[in-house]
Amino acid sequence: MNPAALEAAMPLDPDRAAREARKMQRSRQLLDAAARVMEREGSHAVSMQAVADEADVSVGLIYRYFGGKDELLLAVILNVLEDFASTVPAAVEAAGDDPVERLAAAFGAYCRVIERHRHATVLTYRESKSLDEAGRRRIKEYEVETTQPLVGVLRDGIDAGAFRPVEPEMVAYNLLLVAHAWALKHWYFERTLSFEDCVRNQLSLALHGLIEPRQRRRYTRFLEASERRSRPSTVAPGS
Amino acid sequence: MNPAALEAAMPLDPDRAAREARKMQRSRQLLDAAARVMEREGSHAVSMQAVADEADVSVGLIYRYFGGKDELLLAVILNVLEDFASTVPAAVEAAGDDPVERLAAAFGAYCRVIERHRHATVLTYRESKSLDEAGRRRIKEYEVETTQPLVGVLRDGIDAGAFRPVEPEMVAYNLLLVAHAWALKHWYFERTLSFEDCVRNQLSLALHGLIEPRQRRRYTRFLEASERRSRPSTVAPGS
Amino acid sequence: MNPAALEAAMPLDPDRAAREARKMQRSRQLLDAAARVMEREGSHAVSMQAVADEADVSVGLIYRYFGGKDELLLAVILNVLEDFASTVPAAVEAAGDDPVERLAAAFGAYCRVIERHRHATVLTYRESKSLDEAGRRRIKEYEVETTQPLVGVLRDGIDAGAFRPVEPEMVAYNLLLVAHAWALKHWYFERTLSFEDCVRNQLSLALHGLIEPRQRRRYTRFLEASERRSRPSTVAPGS
Amino acid sequence: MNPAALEAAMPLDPDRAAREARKMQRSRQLLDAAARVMEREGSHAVSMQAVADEADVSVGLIYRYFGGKDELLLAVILNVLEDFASTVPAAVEAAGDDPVERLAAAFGAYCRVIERHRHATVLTYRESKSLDEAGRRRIKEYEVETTQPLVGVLRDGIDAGAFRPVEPEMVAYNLLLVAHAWALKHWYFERTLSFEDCVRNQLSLALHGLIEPRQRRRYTRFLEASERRSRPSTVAPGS
DNA sequence: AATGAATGAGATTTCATTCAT
DNA sequence: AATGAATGAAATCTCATTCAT
Repeated sequence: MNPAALEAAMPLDPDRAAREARKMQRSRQLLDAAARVMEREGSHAVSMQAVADEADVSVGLIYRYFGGKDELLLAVILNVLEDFASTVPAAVEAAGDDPVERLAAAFGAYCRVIERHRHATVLTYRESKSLDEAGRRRIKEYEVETTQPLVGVLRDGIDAGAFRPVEPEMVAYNLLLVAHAWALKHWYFERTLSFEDCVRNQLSLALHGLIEPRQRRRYTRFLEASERRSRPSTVAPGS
Repeated sequence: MNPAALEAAMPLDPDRAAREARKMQRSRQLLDAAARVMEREGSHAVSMQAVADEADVSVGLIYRYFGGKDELLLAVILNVLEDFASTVPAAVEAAGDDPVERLAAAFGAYCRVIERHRHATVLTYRESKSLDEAGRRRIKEYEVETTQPLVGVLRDGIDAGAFRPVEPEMVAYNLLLVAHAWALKHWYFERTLSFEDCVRNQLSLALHGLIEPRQRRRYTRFLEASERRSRPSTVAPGS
Repeated sequence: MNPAALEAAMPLDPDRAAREARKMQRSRQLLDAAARVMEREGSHAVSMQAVADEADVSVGLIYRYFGGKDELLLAVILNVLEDFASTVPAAVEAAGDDPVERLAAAFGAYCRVIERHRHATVLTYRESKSLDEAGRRRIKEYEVETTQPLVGVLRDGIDAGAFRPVEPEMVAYNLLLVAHAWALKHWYFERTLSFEDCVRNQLSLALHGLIEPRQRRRYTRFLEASERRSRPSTVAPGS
Repeated sequence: MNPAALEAAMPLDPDRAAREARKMQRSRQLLDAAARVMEREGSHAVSMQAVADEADVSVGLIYRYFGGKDELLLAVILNVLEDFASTVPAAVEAAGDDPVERLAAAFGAYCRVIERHRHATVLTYRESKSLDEAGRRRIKEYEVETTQPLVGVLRDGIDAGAFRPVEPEMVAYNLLLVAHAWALKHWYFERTLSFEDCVRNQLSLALHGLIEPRQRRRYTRFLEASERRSRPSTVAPGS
């Protein structure tokens, strides 16, 4: 009652603000802990107890901040998607005006976010049961949204004559897929490629299909990453 | 070995043969039921009871045919992989000698198997926890194996000068990924594309990046599927 | 009907006799198999399937000869008790007239039966739950019956003045217990004693408490087995 | 160790202490309930549900305190053995210096512990399957340990010339066996004997075999319990 | 705000028993 | 007489969620 009275007296109550801040901090702490265990163990294997232990709090507390396990899982996934939303556009902006440079920057940023949350990315592919229809839809919509920077870059590039006249949505989604592949099929790619090589390679392959034939010469440095490395010499001397 | 020798010695043991046949049939019935529920509900959500109900048998019976839930899940997944192993090579052989035709046939066959087991394909991406290391390795190895026809076709095509000198393993795996995409991101692609269009499109995109520039003219029919359909007229008059 | 008519015609039907014989043989085969697995694995661990496998027949067949698992278990136990009933009295008869000799023979025979069915003996101590009241009573009564030869020998020995005037029933039951001990606490006794030594030892201990003091000298050979072996008897005379 | 050090450092953590206390109390409650049902029904027959019902808690709770059924069973058995370990030595100490008095006290104490946990004692004889090798060994070792007071008393008595020079280990184990008999063969002994009579009787029988002949006269009160009560001893001399 | 003991539904697995062939 | 596929009840164990403190 005393606090309530205070609040009534001054609407810009620092108490409330502090409380809000603590709440956010707690949320973040729990979210991070959840992400950590889920990424370590694999989502379904993770019990609420495990999350609580990881965060060094009691199980009960989690329920004060998240409605239940589903909500927590959803929050973990959305957290990754938020990283896309904030990282990719920034990278594109920083990349200058050249369409290919911009695409390379966007794709690279995308891949790096995935590398950062490699295991959590896989979670997206396992959500089906746990999440309810609403949660699933939200994730899907958000995911589509995260491809918008790529779509924009592609569209601009087509209009500028740098790219062939492809369907930007489809190509963007394909880029998202091969980026996810680093997480989904990590066991396969890590056999032969480092993360950076994989990104370069995939980008090169994609650009080969995208760039207007007569523009190719300008982007050789992007394009040759996917050439077979075992027979490199025959090309180099001639050029 | 021993049984085979016995059978050879006395070819007529109709009893044993009939029993084997019935056993196979039951296995298949249970496998199908399992696949059906798993595809419908999503693997982890599926209890043995649910499988039993779907197959209209008792829970106990499943354990006569499969060692446990893991083994059943593994069997469902391997079943899909076996379909690849038998369908794709046949399609390649039937396709003639042209490298691009062969690649198109292989990719198309691959996609059609996925379409046939769309949901079961998704299971492969969720096996993580349930399966033990042995099972997981088996699946991975088998999956890599199923890309071998694509690798072969690519290699031949490169040697024949039809494709650019890419890394065949990597490109094959990328093709596998975009084929899987039809299952993994079905909710996205089905918005704008039919299955056949999607296959054509993906193939076209890939071929644009693969075919040697001076060979392009010969494969126009494969290549134009990924051109933007919204502005079709500008292309037509020229040709 | 035809067979029935035949039976009516000649009451000493060889067919029926043969059938009875086969039935007995089967029963025995199944019983032996059951005893073997139970003795090997330990009763509750034993499934009907295991018994069937051991006997190389189908599960179903067991139910034709025994009402169920309980009945089978009961039969296995009774089988051991029958061995007592037929072995012990014979050994006593073969032992001559001396009470101590007779007791030694009876106890030795008892112990040897237990050694023969060591694990099955333990079963008797685990029947509790599985068997119904009727079965349990039957076993108990039969067990008491198997001590009768010992009781008889003791009573005669008391009347003949060879044994002290103890309660024969109680002493007989104690002898049964230490005989069972070889099965129940085999892990303990086998550390330090062979079967034969154990029997001799136990007999010696018991006789020390039983034989009339003034008769002792006559039975030295039975009595010294339990003397401490570390201090050879040569010490005694001196004191 | 660590906790102990901590407690020493800050002796006042009433919270933790209270929690520990409550935990102990619960453990004890569950253990008692388990013992009660197991003693009533017979160990294998006992489901976790039954234990939970008996203790008036939920099944899940038992798993908070005991790792599983095995661990619970083990705890029940160890609980009995702990009673031996604390009761028997105390009884021996309280018995004075006379070897026979001490043996009588030890055996009596042993028997009373068994009477207190009559049914739980039987469990020891049924543990075989359920318990793992480690648990079984632990029980065996503990059981052997509980005979040490008897062994000590016997050894001292032999050295003092009160007992014949027997193997103390073997005789001690035999005493343990006849003590267990009250539990194992309760249905038999209770027909004719009260608990106290049974103890006296068994002790008398054992002492007859143990006490040095020329010491007998001093211990008549222990020795005559096993004389036949039906024919009063006054008759014997005449015959 | 925070704890963690307690709940109880539900999942996997086993196995005695039946019954059509 | 014999088989063994099929059943289904029961047992163990896990874990999301609640609630008294």
